[in-house]
Amino acid sequence: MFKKEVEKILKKYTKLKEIPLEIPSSSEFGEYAFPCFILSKKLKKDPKKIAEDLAAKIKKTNLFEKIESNGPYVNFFINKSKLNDFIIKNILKGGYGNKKEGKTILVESPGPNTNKPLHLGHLRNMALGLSISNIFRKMGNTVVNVDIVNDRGIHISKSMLAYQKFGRGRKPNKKSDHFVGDFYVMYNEKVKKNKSLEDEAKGLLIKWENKDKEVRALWKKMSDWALKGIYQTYKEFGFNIDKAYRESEYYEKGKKIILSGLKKGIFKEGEGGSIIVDLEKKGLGKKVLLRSDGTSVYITQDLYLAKKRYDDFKMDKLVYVVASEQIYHFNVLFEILKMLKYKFAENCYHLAYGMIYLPEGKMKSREGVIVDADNIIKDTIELAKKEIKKRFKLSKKEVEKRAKIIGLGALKFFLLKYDSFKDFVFNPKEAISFEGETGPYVQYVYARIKAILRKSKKSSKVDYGVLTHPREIDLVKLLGKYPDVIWQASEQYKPNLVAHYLLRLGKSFNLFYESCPVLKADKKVKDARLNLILAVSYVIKDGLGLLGVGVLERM
RNA sequence: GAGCCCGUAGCCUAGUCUGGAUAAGGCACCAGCCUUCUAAGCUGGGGAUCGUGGGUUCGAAUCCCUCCGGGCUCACCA
Repeated sequence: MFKKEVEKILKKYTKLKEIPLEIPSSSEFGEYAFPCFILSKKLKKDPKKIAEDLAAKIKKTNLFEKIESNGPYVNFFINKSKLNDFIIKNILKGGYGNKKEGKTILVESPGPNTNKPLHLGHLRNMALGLSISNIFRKMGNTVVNVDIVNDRGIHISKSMLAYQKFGRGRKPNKKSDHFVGDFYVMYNEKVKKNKSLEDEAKGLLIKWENKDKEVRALWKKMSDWALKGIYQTYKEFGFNIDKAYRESEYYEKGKKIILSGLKKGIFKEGEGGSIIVDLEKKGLGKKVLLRSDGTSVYITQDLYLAKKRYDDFKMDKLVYVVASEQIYHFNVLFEILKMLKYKFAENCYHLAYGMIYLPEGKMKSREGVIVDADNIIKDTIELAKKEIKKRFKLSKKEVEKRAKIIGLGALKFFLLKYDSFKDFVFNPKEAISFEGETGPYVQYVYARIKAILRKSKKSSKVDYGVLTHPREIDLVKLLGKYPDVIWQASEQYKPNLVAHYLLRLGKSFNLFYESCPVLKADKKVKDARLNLILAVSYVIKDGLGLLGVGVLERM
C-alpha cells in the first residue's frame, strides 16, 4: 500500500516506468529510498543534486512524515501513525498474509524404505515436506501429501534373508521398524564373512518377483512391521500423508508409456533391444528406460507414478522432496515428462536437500552408523524435560506436554533454518540447543507475550499514533514484511526464510520488551502496546505453524 | 574426464535469484543486567583480505570469466 503510493509519486516526477525502490538498511533513512544514480546518466547531473531537486519538488501528503534527500538518495518517511494503524489492524483482522493462488499441489515426501527405521535424513525430509506444504496452503493452494514407499528391491530382500536365517519366527519385541532394521544390520554384518549371502538375497528377490507364496508372505509380514513403526514416527513428528504409493504395486508399470513413446518417435531403440531416451542436447546423455529383457528400471516407475498421480489428483504442480544426490535423476525425469507433453511437466520441482554429516563422517545406515530418527526425537524431548524441570515445578503431565512441543520445536526449527540444499553437520550434543537462534527462542517470545496479555484487559478504541518509540516502529515495520517473506518462501521453496524471519521478529520483540513496558505504561500507550504485541503473537503463531512448530501459552 | 552444488569472523548461518548507503545474526570467549510484564532473555567488548585473480558498472558478497578447495552425480542400481 505505502510502497505503491511512493512508486506512483516517483513515476509522476521522474517519468520512469519502473521504480527501483529500496528498503533502507537503517531507519534513519526512512522506510523507502530511491537511488538517483539511474537518472544521473540521463540528465547528466550529479545524483546528489537530482535527489535534492526531487525531494524539494515532491509535494508531501499526510501519508508522509517527510521526504528528504540524503546524498544520492531520496528518502521517504511514512507517517508512523498511519503505518501502525494499517499493519496492526490488518493482522488483528486474521488471515494476515493469506493468498488465493487456488492451485492443486502434490508434495512427495519422505519416501521410506521398509527394511529399516527412519533416520536423520528422513527427519530433514519430513520437516521440509511438512513446512513447504503448509506454506503452499497459506498461499491458498490445495496440497496433497503423497508418499512413495520403497518396499521392494535387493535391500528389502537382505533384511528378509537375515530374518529367515536367524529370526526363528520371532515377533517384534521392540518398535517394529527397529525390529526389522536389526535384521538388515545383521545381514550386513554376516555378509562380510559369508559372501554367498549376496546370492541368496538375489535369489530371494527373484522368488519375490515370481510371486512365490512363502516369500511374499514373509515380505508382507516384514513390510507391515516396518511401516507400522515408520508411521508411528510420522505421527510422533507431526507429519501426515494423504496417500501412499507403494513401489511394489508400480514397479512393473510404465512400460505402456515407454512403448507408446517409442511409437511416436520420442524414444529410440538402443543396443540389444533396450529402449532409450536421448537427452544429449540437454546435456543429460542417454538413458535406458526399458531393459533389453523388457523389464523396467527405476525411472520407468517414476514416469508411471507421475502420470498416475495426475490421473488421481489432476495437480497443477508436483514437488519432490528428495536428497540432492538425485538431482540428475530428476532433471532426466522432468525432461522426459516434458517430451511426453504432460500438462504438469512444466511445473515439476525437485526440492533437493543436502547431506547431513555426523561429526565422525557421512551417515551410513548400512553399517549401523546411524542417527536414528526415533532416538533423536526422544533425546531432544528428554533434553527439553530437563530444561523445564530446571525452571519450574510442574505436574508430570504438564512437563510431558511442554517438553514435546519445545523439543520437537527445537528439532524442526534446527532442520529448517538452513538453506535446504546446504550440507550440514549434525552434532547431537551441540546441534539441539534451546538458546540463541532456535525454535524455543521464538516460542519463548510467544509465551512472554501471553504472560502479559493474561494480566490485562482488552480495549476497544486504540490510537496507534502513540507508538513512537524506535523499537515499536521497528517491530511494526517487521510485522509489515511478513506477507512478503512467506510469499518469497513459497516461490523459492525456502522454508528457511520463514525461520530467519521469525528469529528477527523475536529479536525485535525482545528489544521492545526490554525498553517498552506494557502493563506499566499510561492507559493510551498501554492499550496500543497490548494490541501491538497481540499482533506479534499472531504472526509468531502463524509463522511457527508454517514450520510445523507449535506454541505454548506458558513455558 | 563431464555436469551440478557449496566456499561470508575460531565455529555455524543470513544476505546472492532481483547489484546500492558503515556486510547482518547466532555459538564460543570476556565484562555487566533478575525486590519492576517469564534471564530459554537483554546490554557492552574483541573478532571478516565475503575462497583467489580478473572483468562489467557511478556502485559487486550479489552479475560474467579464470583458478583453488570441498561435496554430489554421470549404471540395462534404486
